[in-house]
Amino acid sequence: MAPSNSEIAGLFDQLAELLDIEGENPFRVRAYHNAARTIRSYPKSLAEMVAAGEDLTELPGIGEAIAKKIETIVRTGRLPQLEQVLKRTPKSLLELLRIEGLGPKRVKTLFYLLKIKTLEDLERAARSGRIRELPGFGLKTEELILNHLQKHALQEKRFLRFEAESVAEAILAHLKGCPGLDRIEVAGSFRRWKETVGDLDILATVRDGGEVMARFLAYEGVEEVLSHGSTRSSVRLKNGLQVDLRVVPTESFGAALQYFTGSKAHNIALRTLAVKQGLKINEYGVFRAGERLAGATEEEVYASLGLPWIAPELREGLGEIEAALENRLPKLIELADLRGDLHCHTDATDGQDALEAMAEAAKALGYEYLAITDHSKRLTVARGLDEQRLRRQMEQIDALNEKLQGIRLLKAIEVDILEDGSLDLPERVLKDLDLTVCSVHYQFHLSAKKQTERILRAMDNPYFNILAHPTGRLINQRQAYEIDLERIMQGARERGCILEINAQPERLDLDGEHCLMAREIGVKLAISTDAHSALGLNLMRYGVAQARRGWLSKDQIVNTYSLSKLRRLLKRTC
DNA sequence: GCCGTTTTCGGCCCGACTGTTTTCAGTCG
Ligand SMILES: Nc1nc2c(ncn2[C@H]2C[C@H](O)[C@@H](COP(=O)(O)OP(=O)(O)OP(=O)(O)O)O2)c(=O)[nH]1
Ligand SMILES: [Mg+2]
Ligand SMILES: [Mg+2]
Ligand SMILES: [Zn+2]
Repeated sequence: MAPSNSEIAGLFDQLAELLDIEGENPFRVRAYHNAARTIRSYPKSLAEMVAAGEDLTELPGIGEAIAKKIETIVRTGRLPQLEQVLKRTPKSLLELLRIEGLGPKRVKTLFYLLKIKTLEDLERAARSGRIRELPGFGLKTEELILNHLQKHALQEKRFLRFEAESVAEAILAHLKGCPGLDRIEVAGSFRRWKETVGDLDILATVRDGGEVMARFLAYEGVEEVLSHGSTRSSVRLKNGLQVDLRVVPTESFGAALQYFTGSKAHNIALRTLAVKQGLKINEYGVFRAGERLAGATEEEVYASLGLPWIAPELREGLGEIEAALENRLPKLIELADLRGDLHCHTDATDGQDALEAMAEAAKALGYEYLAITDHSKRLTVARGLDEQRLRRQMEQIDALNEKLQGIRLLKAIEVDILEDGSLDLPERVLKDLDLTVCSVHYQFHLSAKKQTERILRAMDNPYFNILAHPTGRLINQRQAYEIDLERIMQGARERGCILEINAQPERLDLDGEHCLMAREIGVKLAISTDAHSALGLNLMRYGVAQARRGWLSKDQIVNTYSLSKLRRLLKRTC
């Protein structure tokens, strides 16, 4: 089985971290990390590119040496350089790196001077007081390590952005109205709309001193203060989430927001460009020979480098700065571009609200249309619809459409894809619908080849329109099933089928990286909430964000189309 | 290890906080 891009990337990240511990040139270490990032998000399979004899040094951050290593990985499944390093430096040291306060230098010291390889070794050494004796360590560090080992398991996981959102709102509410406070924004991965966040990064600006920092530390949700200074503090909340607050003067708002939004790779790329232009960027502004040129707004910061403002969702260090320089940033899709939602449930199956309530909610959102897609009969736990019940719902929708003003309900179904690739309802009823959303809801453990063929076979059905949550993953809960997404996307494009960006915060399926692939292939997508209540229709912004992270414009998203244009697209048969 | 209309060699982002240090290294953002 050919290695996936993310597996290849994982090998380079591992190599980088181990070399870092060994004290290798940090720029070489960074080069491996950079390559890993490029590889992980690259929209085409590197294994296939190698097989086709393509030149990998075309990719940013990949030169002769790394290209050769990738070829070796693809051909043999192994990276000999990594195996060499592992003979000297055990893999278990990477667990030690995860402990806060332990970086490559200290892990190296622990390993070389005390032969500490594992978390257990570390705990023993700390308990017997041997850590504090080491050069560069002390009593405080030893205590920090012991303290951390006790709760290590607890704080590994990243929070869903959606979960972090309400936490952020509470903290902002706590800080607002504080004397001296001017502006306050959530930055970091939260602002870039990553699906999960490692922490919350909050930026505040103050006019003169003020009490913002003290007020932050006094927040009732704070479990532990990890560090505090006059411009930056970090805390851990009772729920386990870390929060960083950065405070700068108001005239630095733009520069600080740019800095704190990141990503780290984007910042480094931007600052490197500045250096080339004889400028310096930090969180206080843009400077030429000590003179401050910009910093009040983000636009100003980017403009001082000759760049247009770059949307936070694009700031992942994946070529956005080069694109900005050449004026080929995409015009990203926006929430306001959407004219309807093509996947939702009612109380006929596992939804909470009735048809009419769903219609009213969609209308309130300014939509032109809403597709009603209850489950099909195989999904018995959701009381899925059989042909008869579906026909009855279709009649209800017809009647309701007579009555409704300003919103059109579409007759549809979320129909199960059966194991043999057939659909769970007969064509004689599917043909009378406006559209179908088709889903894999069982038999997740097929081989990639079988799962892919199952779905492609389903797409051969002329009434197949949209493939719902194409990978089936649930963030922090369930892996994606094995599938060849590139083939699925190509197959969908050829057949005139559509893939879904499911906006449920724990799904986000397709995700931003998949969207990059969809952009490359040119397959059409639908952004859908899969709402199980009227309120659930509001989560569209999560799906839009993934599309934006995938550099997508509205022309590739079918639910930005007018109803008549959409209908033409959905009609695969003449 | 990568990269280049300034360079094919010699650079590679920049600053805050902590603890251990006796002037700054390490880690983190
Ligand atoms: N210039 C610069 N900025 C950095 C560096 N590390 C972090 N930052 C900035 C950019 C990050 O987005 C921001 C917040 O740092 P975090 O560690 O919280 O990262 P981020 O929020 O991007 O991801 P996360 O989901 O928290 O893991 O700080 C760095 O090494 N250099
Ligand atoms: Mg963060
Ligand atoms: Mg942070
Ligand atoms: Zn659904």
